[in-house]
Amino acid sequence: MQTSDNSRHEGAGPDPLALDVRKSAILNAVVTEYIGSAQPVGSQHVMDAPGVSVSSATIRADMAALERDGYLAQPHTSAGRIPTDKGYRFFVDHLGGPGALDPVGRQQVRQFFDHAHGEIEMMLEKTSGLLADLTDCTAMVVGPSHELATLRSVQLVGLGPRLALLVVVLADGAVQKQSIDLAEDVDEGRLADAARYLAAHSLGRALSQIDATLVTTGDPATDAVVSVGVDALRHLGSAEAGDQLFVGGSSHMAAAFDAVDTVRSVLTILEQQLVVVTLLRDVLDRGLSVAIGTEHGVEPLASCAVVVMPVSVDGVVTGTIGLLGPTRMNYPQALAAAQVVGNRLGQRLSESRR
Amino acid sequence: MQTSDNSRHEGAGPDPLALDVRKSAILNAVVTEYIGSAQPVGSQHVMDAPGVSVSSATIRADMAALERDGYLAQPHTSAGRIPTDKGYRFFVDHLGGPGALDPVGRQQVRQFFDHAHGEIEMMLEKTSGLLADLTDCTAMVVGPSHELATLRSVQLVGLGPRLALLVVVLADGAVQKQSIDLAEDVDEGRLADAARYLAAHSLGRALSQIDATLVTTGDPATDAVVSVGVDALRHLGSAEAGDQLFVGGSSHMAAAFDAVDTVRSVLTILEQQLVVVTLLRDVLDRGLSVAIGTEHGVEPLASCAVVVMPVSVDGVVTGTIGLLGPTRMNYPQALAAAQVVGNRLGQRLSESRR
DNA sequence: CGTTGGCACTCCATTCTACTGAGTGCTGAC
DNA sequence: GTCAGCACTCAGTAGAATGGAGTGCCAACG
Repeated sequence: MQTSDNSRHEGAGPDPLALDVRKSAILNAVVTEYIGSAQPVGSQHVMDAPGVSVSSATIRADMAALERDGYLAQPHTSAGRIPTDKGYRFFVDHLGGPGALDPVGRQQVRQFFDHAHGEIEMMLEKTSGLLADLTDCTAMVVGPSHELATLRSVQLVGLGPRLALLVVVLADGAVQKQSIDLAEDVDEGRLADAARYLAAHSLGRALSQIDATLVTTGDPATDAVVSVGVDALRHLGSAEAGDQLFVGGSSHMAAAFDAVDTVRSVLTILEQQLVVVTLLRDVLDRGLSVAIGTEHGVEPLASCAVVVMPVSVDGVVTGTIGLLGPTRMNYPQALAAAQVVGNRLGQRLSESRR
Repeated sequence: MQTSDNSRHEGAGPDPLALDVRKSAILNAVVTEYIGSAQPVGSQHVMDAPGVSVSSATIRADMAALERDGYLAQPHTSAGRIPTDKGYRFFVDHLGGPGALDPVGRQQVRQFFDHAHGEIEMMLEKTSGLLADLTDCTAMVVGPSHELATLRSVQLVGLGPRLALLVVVLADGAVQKQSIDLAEDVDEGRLADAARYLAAHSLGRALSQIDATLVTTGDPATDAVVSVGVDALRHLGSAEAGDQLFVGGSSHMAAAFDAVDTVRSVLTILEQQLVVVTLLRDVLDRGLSVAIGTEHGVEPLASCAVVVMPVSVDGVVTGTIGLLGPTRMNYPQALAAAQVVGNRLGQRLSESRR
């Protein structure tokens, strides 16, 4: 029954990277074809594929074997084959290769980064749009974390009688703010004093390194302001304030599925920033660059695949970009786009902090 | 043929706020029913509606008249009637009333604003989520413009040899930044000097009131920095930097339509911030609070309706909230929700600047 | 032994038909 | 002006027939 020579009987054995060269070619053909057409592909079509020069009967036998091993599935008897998640996985890992961006896309990327200007948030937002355009997927960009960036400026601005704003500038150009409720009226002079002490206490450090040590200025009223200031700084450094997410091209999800229910559930997920960020981080932490179907734990995205790519700023991974598409997305293209854009973005961010 | 006593013959005459009391009741019933069921409604169903106590035959005659006058339409012969845009318009203007939020929603709003905290952007973002939840529509929130807010702080922070960041704090708590490329290396002292002069030039004014008058400090190098600083300030005051848009609940659009194409085109529009902001502003400028179907000029949204509501901070209209749904959205509910949330949001924003 | 052409079989998709039933428009009577 | 009655229309559903793409199996071939 089993025709291949790398012996393994029926059932889905562990076969780590087995598969006959011809079976690989056939799987490759099926995946490629299906990505393009979204239609089950039959043995006839596979015959035309390069690297496969056997009759359709032989292909059928191999496809049956591939189905037994879990790489392919049949929507119903006497239909063509569709890749399973495992099939896509093999395709991504052993076939398909890295793929290259088409010249048009390459040009688009170049142009984008040549003309990219303005503040970081704007750029990340636009980057998500670019990625979405390039890949016909939904793009997710998680802004670089500011954990390691050191404080360049700390300022307290009075906004009302008992209200002030703590404004912090980090070395990477990020500006964060935190409103502060004061126990009693504080005049500008005292605010400025407090800000000076806060600065002395924190400048040059990262937000996460601010300790709660009290600074004594000699004046108890000022001390009180400094104290809430320190609290505010530590709050900014905590996880709550971090991780901006930019999602672009969510409309592509409506083009990817024809079941409107699927679209809705996917969009619902995309609206939950925390879920998305966690998902991307999880995948990355597991050392993957692609998560297919149920490989990530988010059930409503079972018919989706995620491509993730770290963004390194000055050699340190701080940001993430992700692509979300149907499991039958164009993996080589998505990987190539994510890689190129990720690199350029990292470069760009590194430059801008010199 | 025409049964009503307020004489007007066939054809879609101007009839500004005509319509027989019974015809109104029938139209009301059709719209209400259709909003709930999304199914064409027939004369039988209208019979059950309150305020209509005539036989189905009479209702049929009236519905035929309503169709002739353009308030109703038939998907095909011998189907029930569906409201046209004109029908919805009449419903919104003369029927349906303001509507009230259900107690659950009211509770939700109260709870939200009681617990709302954190920075303004976060709050606006969450407000869009709240509105979307309340109405099953997609919610759009345009942040209050900072045109009128006066400058409370101007600061220049050096980030690199020839790179600085202009950080501006406005009286309403908004923080804006703009990176500045310097022609030559500038040390911290000179930056501080320049910032001081900038502050003297601009503090207490609104961003839009910054004029290009050069400030002479006596030192040409400092003057150069001040000059780019002024440019940057004016840039921040220009339209480009304004109008943050927060969109929440776009997944509801996938539930509203069963044609996946419609969903895609609507989502595509929602991704274009400028289009959305312009749309909302347009509708508001025309003095409308509801724009139905083609009343706003955006063709891909022809099957959608928009509800807009201004947000007043200290009595001045500065922000906008909008709801986007299918033309058969629940107008009374949407209007009520928009009104309540708009008011509370305005109050909240007014408070926070005291 | 792997490969191949042939063949019977399966079953989705399409088409056609018939039928149902919700809904209409009309008409004549009250 | 309203209403009951009636003939008519037509989307939607269900069932039967058809076509065709695709499969699995097998016997034969090099």
